[in-house]
Amino acid sequence: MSSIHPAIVAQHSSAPLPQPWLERAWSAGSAPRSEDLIELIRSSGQTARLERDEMLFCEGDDGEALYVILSGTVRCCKVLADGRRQIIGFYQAGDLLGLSLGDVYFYSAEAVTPVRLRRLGRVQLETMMDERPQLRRRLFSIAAGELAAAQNQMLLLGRKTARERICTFLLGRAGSDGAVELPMSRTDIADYLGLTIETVSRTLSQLRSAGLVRMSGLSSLELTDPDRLSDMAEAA
Amino acid sequence: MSSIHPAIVAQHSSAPLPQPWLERAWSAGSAPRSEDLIELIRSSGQTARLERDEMLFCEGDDGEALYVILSGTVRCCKVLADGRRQIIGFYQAGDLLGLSLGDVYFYSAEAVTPVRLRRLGRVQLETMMDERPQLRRRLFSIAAGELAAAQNQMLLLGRKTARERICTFLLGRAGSDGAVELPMSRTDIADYLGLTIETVSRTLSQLRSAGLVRMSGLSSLELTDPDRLSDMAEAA
DNA sequence: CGCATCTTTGAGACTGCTCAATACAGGTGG
DNA sequence: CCACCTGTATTGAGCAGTCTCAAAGATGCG
Repeated sequence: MSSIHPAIVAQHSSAPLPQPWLERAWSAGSAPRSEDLIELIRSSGQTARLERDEMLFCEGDDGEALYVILSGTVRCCKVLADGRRQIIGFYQAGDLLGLSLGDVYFYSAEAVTPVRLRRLGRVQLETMMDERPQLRRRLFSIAAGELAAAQNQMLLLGRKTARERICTFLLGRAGSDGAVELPMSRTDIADYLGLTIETVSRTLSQLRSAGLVRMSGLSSLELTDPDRLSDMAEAA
Repeated sequence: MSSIHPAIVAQHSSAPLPQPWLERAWSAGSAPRSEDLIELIRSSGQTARLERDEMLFCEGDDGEALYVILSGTVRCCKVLADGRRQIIGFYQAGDLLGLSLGDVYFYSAEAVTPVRLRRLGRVQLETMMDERPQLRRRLFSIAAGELAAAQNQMLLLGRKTARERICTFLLGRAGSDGAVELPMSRTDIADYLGLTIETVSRTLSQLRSAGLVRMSGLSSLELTDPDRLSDMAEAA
C-alpha cells in the first residue's frame, strides 16, 4: 500500500499556468485564485515527475506533502474491494493535490499524462501558513472550492442522467472557445461520472449525431452548441 | 472489511454531545475532534432556533456565518431546476454548518427536527482564527474531514448498489450498541443516497427479512448483524 | 375518531449495464 | 511506407436493477 515515489529533481522552470479546473467548476467561487500562492509553493518545493499511469501517492499513505501541478493531468480515485473505481477529480496545471492534509491521503493520485509537479512538505507548509495569513486564507478558500466541487459532483452522481452527466462534464472542461481536451481515457471518464465506458461512448455519439459536438480524434472535441448543451446539462 | 468500531466517546460532563457525523464517516480522521472549538464558538455566538423544515440558509445566500449545532438534525441539500434534490449531508449536535465560507453558501440548510444552534459571524470567526493557531488547525482539519466524507459519498453514489448504499448509511449512523436513529424521512434518506423512497423502503424491508436489522418504529432500528451488514456495504 | 401524510408493497417500464463483436488508433517491425 | 498487432473505442442485443405509477397500509395530529 505504499506509493511509488517519483524521482525528485531539483529544477526550475516557468511554464504558463492554465486556469485551474476548480475555477471553472466552481462558478460561485470567491476571489480569483491568485498566482502568488502557487508561485510560493513552486519556489520552495522540489520538482518531481511522473510517467503515464504512475502513482504519486496511494489511499492510506501518510499525507506528508502538498503538490502543485506544473503540467500534465492527474486523476484522484478511490477503489472498492472488488475493483469498482470512482474518480474523485482530474487535476491540472496550477491545481493543488493532497490538500486534505489529515494523517493520511483519502484517495490515490495517478498520472493521466506525464506530469511535472512541485512538492511541499507538510511541516514546511504549516510553517508557511502560520507566518502568512494571506496564504492561509487562500488555502482555506481553495479547500472550500474543492468542497463545493465535490458537492456538485454528488449532485451529478446522485441525480443526473447519463446525458446530463456527460454534458456537465464537457461544459466544465470547455475553454472559452468551446474546445475540449480529453487527455484521459473513456474508462477514466466513466469512472468519474459513475457510468460505464459503453454509456459514455454511446452518449458522446448521440451528442455528435445531434450536432452538439464535433469530434476531432479521440481526445479532443469542440462544443458547437454550448447553449443547448447547457440546457441538457441540468434538465432532461 | 468488517466492523466499524466507534470505540472512543468518553463521558462528557455537561451537555451530552453525540458523536459528530464526521467522526464516524471519516475513519481515517486525524485527532478526535476536541470540544474546545465548539465550546469557544458556543460561548461567543448567538443562539438561534429552527422549527421542523425551517430553512437556516439557502444556496446562494451570502455566507456570513458559521453555525454550531447544539441539538437536532439539519440536512444540507442542492436542488436542480426541475426539483430533483441531492442531500449533501446530515448534521447533528456538535457539527459545524457553513464551513465553506466562500462568498456564498453552496447549498441550503434545513431543519430535519427542531434545532438549536449558535451562530458566529464571519468576521468574528476570522479574527478568532488569526489569533488562535490551534483553532485554525482544527477548523482546517474539520474541513478536510468534510472533504473526505464528500469523497466517500461520491464513491457511494457513483459505484455502489442500492443495498450497499443503505448498509453503508446504516453503519455510518449506528452507535456502538448497534442502535440507529433516523430522524429524517424516507424521502430525505433517498435524496441522500441517490435513490427513490420506494427503493429505500424495499431495501430496508429486505434487510429486515434477512434478519440483519430489527425495526422498532419508523425512525429507529437496530443492527442485529453488523459484520454481515458491513460486508454488504462494500461488496454485493 | 377522522383525515392528511408518510411508508410499504406491487406490477410494469425504462435507463443504463453486461456481454459480445466490430472498428479504430497507435506503435512496431518488415 | 505499409502490414501487422495490441489495446482502446464504438456499436449492437439482451438483461437487470432501479424507477415510475398505483394502491393499500401505518402513523400521527387535530
